[in-house]
Amino acid sequence: MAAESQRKTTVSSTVEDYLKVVLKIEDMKQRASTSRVARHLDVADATVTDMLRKLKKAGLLEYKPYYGAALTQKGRRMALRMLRRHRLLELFLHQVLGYGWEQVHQEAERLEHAVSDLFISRIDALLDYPAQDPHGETIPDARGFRQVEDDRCLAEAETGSYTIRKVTNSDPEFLAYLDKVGLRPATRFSLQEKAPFQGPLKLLPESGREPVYLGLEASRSIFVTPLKQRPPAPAPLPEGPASRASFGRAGRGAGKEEE
Amino acid sequence: MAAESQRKTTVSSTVEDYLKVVLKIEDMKQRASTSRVARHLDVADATVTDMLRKLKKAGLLEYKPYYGAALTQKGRRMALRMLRRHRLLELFLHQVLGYGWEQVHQEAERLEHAVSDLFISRIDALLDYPAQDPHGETIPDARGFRQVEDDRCLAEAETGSYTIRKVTNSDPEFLAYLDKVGLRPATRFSLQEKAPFQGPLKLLPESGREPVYLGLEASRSIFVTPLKQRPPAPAPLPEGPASRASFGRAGRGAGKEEE
DNA sequence: CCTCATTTTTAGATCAGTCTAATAAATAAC
DNA sequence: GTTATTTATTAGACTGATCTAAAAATGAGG
Repeated sequence: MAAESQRKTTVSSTVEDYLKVVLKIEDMKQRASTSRVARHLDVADATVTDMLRKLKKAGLLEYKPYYGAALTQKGRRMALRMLRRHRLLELFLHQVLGYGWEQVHQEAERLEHAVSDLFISRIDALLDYPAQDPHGETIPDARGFRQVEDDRCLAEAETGSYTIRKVTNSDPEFLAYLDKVGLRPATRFSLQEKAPFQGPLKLLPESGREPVYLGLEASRSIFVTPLKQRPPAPAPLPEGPASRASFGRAGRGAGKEEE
Repeated sequence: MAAESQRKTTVSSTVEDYLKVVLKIEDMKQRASTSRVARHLDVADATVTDMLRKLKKAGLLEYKPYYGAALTQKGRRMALRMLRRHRLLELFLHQVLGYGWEQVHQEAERLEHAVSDLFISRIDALLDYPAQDPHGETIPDARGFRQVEDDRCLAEAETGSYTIRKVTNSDPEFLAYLDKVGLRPATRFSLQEKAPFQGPLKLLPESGREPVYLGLEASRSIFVTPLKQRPPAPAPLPEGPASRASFGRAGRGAGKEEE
C-alpha cells in the first residue's frame, strides 16, 4: 500500500501560485531562476528566495542557491493539478456562463484556489470531459497526464496555410483584438508574408475578410498546425472560440503523454 | 450626483466574514457582543475586539466597548451583498452542479469571497433570478433588498398542518437526515404531537411515510407556514429540494421589503 | 586571475490576522 | 452596596507573505 506517496499536503494559495509559475517556466524550457519567478509573480526577488527555500523544505521543489528551482514529483503533481483546475474553470466560464475568452483567465485565477475537488469533477462531467480550454491549451487529466504537443509558434512558421491550435497569452486586450479580427483556436488562415527585420506578419483569416497584420512579438504567442494540402472543408465550427471536441478522453489515438 | 454614497471599499475576506456574522446575529434579534461574534467565527474574543475596532474605524459598524457592535448602512450593504452571493451560489451548486442541499453551504462559504460580480450576475440570470436558496432562505436582490418574512419556527408552532418554508441550519448531517425522512422546503406535513418538557415533536410528512420524531432543539431551525384549510393539492413538486418559482422578482405582490 | 556588472541572498521591518495570559469593566448575588 | 462571576480589553507574541537596502556570489571581459 503505497501510502506515503500520496499524503495530501495542503498548501496556501500563494504556494499554489509559486508552483504554477515554476511549472510554466519549465514548460518554456527555461531555468526557474529567482528573478524570473519574481517577474512572473510580480514580487520582489528577496521574497522569492525565501519562498523557494520554504518550498524546498516542504519537498515541493529542488532549489540550488544562486541557480534556481526545479519541481519535484510532488510539486509537479500539485502544479499540474492547478493547471487542470485553471483550464477547466476557464472552459466552464466560457461555455456555461458565457464569458468571452478574454475574460476567463482572471476569474479562473481566483477560482482555482477556492473550488473543491467536487466542483472540479462536476464541471468536468458537465463539459463532457473536455481536452482543451478556450485558448486551445490542453487540459491535464485527473491524474495529471497531458498530451505532449509539438506545435510551432507563428513567429517561426513559413508562409503557408495553418490552423490555430492555441494562444498562450492572457492579456484581455490582445485576446479581444484577435477575436475581433477572427483569429481563434481552430481558425484556419494563411500566412502570406513575413516582413524582414522583426517586421509584422501578414495573415489572411479563412473567413475571407481583411488581411491582418501582426507584430512579431504577438506572433510568438500563437501556435499553429500546418494544413496538409487543401482540407475538405470540415464544417467550420458553428460558433464560439472554445473548439470542444476533436477527441474525447477515452479512445484517443496518437500523441505522447507526459508526467 | 450622489458620488460619495457608493465608494467601493474593498475588504478582505476576513472582514466579509465578520460583517456576515454581525448581520446574522442582528437578524436573530440579538446583541452582537464580542463573545457572540467570536463564537460564530470560532476565534478568540481578543481577536474580535481588535477587529471590531478596526471595522468601526472603517465605518462598517458602530462599536461600543463592553457592549457590542451594530452594522452601519455601509456595513449592512456589504453584508447583504455577501448574503446574496452565498445564497445564489448555493442554489447554483444545487441546480446546475447537482450538489445535495447539505453540501452547498461549505462550498459557497469559500466561493462567495472569490467570484466576481460578473459571475454572480451570470448565475443569477442562468437561474432565472431566483428568490430562494436550497434551504428556503430568501436571496436578497442586487440592491440589497429582501422580503421580510414572518415565519414561525416549528418549536413554537401548535399541532396542525404546515409547509416548510426554510431550514436555518447548515450542519450537513442534520440536513442529510431531514432529506432522508422527506422534510425539505415546500414539503407539507402535519405536526401531530408536542411532547411536554422539551420533548420531541411528532411529525407526519405528507409523503405519507413513517412519522418523524424531532428534538425540540432541532425544531428551532425549521420554519413553517400554516396551511389554510385543505389546499387543493397543487401538484407536489416533481423533485429536488430547491423549490424554485412561486414568484419571480418582477410583479411580486404583497410582502414588506427591508433595507 | 582580477574587476565590474548583474543576480541573488541576507538582514531587518511591516502588515493582517491570530493567539494566550493578565487586567479591567460590567453584571449578578448576596 | 460590596463582593464574586462573567465578559471584555489590553499587552505581548507569533506566522505568513511581503518589502527595502545592504552585502555577497556569479560570471564575463579584459
